[in-house]
Amino acid sequence: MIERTHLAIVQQVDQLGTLTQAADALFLTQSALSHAMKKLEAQLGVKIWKKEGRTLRLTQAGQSILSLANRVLPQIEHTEQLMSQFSQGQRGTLRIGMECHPCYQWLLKVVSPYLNQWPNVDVDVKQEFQFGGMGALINYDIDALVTPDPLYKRGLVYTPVFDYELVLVVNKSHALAGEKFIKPQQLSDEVLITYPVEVDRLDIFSQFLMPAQCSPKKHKTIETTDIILQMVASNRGVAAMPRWLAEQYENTLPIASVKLGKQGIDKQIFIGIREAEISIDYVESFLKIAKSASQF
Amino acid sequence: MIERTHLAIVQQVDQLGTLTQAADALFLTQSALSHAMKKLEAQLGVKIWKKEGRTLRLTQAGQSILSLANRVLPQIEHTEQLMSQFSQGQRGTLRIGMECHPCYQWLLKVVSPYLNQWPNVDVDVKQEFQFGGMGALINYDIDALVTPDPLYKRGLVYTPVFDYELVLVVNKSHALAGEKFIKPQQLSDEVLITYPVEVDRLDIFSQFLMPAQCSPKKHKTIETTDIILQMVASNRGVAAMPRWLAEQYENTLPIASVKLGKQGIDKQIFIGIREAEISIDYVESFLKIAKSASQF
DNA sequence: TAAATTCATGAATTAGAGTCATAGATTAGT
DNA sequence: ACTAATCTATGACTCTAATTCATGAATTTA
Repeated sequence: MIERTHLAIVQQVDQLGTLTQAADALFLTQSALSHAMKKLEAQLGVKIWKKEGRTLRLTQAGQSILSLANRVLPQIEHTEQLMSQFSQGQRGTLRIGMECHPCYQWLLKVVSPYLNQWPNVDVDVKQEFQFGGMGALINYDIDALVTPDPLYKRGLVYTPVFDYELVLVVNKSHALAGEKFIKPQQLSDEVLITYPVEVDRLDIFSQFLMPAQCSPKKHKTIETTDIILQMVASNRGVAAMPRWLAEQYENTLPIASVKLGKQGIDKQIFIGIREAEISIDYVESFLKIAKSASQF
Repeated sequence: MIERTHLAIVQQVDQLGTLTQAADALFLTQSALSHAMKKLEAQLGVKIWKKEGRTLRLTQAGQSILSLANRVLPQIEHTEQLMSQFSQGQRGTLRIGMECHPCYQWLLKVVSPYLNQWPNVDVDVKQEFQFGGMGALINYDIDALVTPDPLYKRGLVYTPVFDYELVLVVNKSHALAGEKFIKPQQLSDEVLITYPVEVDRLDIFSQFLMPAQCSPKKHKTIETTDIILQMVASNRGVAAMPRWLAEQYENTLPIASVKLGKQGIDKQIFIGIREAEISIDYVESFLKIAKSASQF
């Protein structure tokens, strides 16, 4: 009854606004869509749109179908891509999800030997997820998830791939630059720069500031690591980064790293995959390379 | 390219074994399926089955399509059901997932007033999930999840609905029956009866025995609450239950409840739903009724 | 070795998806 | 206020492509 075309039509109408435009996008006539949907409505016994003026507004039933379309169509399309890759001798695409901004630099170091070893496997990296990275994994939107907090769920397996220490990066001439370690209170007069994600996903808050009920003087967010460190280098604030990442920049920028708290904050990064796919050779190999590439 | 029929064919062939049987199940001829799949194979440039003797075995490409089919077809079918309900004046079906065995009794008390208040909403209860209850929620396999551990994910919202104390249920004449509370060590000589789920999902283990590195003399599993309590009543073992549940049976069975540890074990039950659906009237109402029905 | 069952395939059939042409309704332009 | 432009809806026609029919080739069972 509900066919792929119906889903495509509902989706396109939602995105483009009118039947006519949707028809163009689908390389069909407006009449074709009208007929198709009318027939579907008759079969289901349900109206999908109600006409408001000369535009269409989804009914509740229609919304269910749109929701279905948005969930299902991408999956079908992805499988089709996969088929096209198979047909060209490609093995497939490994879709990697990142839930850990600074890990991006690390991932680059993993991906390049991986691509060499698997010339017929493609790699794609995604960073935005409707239900969080783990939801994306369950939903088959991605095939592997790089994350610092491995939320356990049946059907998923996490492998730890590397450990690092989270440190505070400050300007070389900054008052804190010489300290052995700093206390949460010492950030009260600082501008803290972070990636633009929810506060409770930032370790500097959840593991350092919030337990001590402190907060920085100001909290700014910036998308990219490079710019964040540029800001630190020009004394516009401080930031929390993996130590190994900060050290890479210490040669070129006037920055220094300081331990967070007496103990320091130690983090571990995991890769999560679907259990059923752990034995696929090119997936298994990714884990292996990820682990071995993490010796620095 | 990949149409619903193709998915249905692959799925049926996988379930029934042969093209011929699949054809019967789909009310088509074997020839039709053969032609259809041949055409698809040509379009995708990929073989879906390889012939072994006179049976078909899925290729790797075919397995991807099967996986797609198993993910996508149930969703389409569910939406169709929903449409059929809409067309009959029904509002929809609330599919409730349960990740908390003893809560079943509680749920019954919620569902019955709910069904009265919403005569045109159906309720369905599911208990088995491929990726855990939360995965089912994300995957649109269920619409609400009753669970003791609200794993937070973006796009999901949890509402606490009731608190209860987990207690040990023993036979009235049992040595422990008179105790004010018991220590983990005191279970070392007991037969412990639980529901058949992984040990780390059982609070009596994860919150009581394991922290003290204790274990019971023997661990038996039984599916249903009634039978578990019958076993306790005939002195065949002890079990952990919500206090309110145990109390319901204390009139009819010779059993008694004992506090677990000096503090007792307090639990909280949540209902999780997809954020986007929180404002649907009959979903919202379910939360409301669930909360109010929990005063006892 | 014959009978039964499997999938594959070419030719014929036919359902139904799509187009065309047009009407009716609403919005925008001047 | 009236015309032009832009929607969607619909009946009739076209023609693609899904399905059947009939049959063959291959494999398994009796």
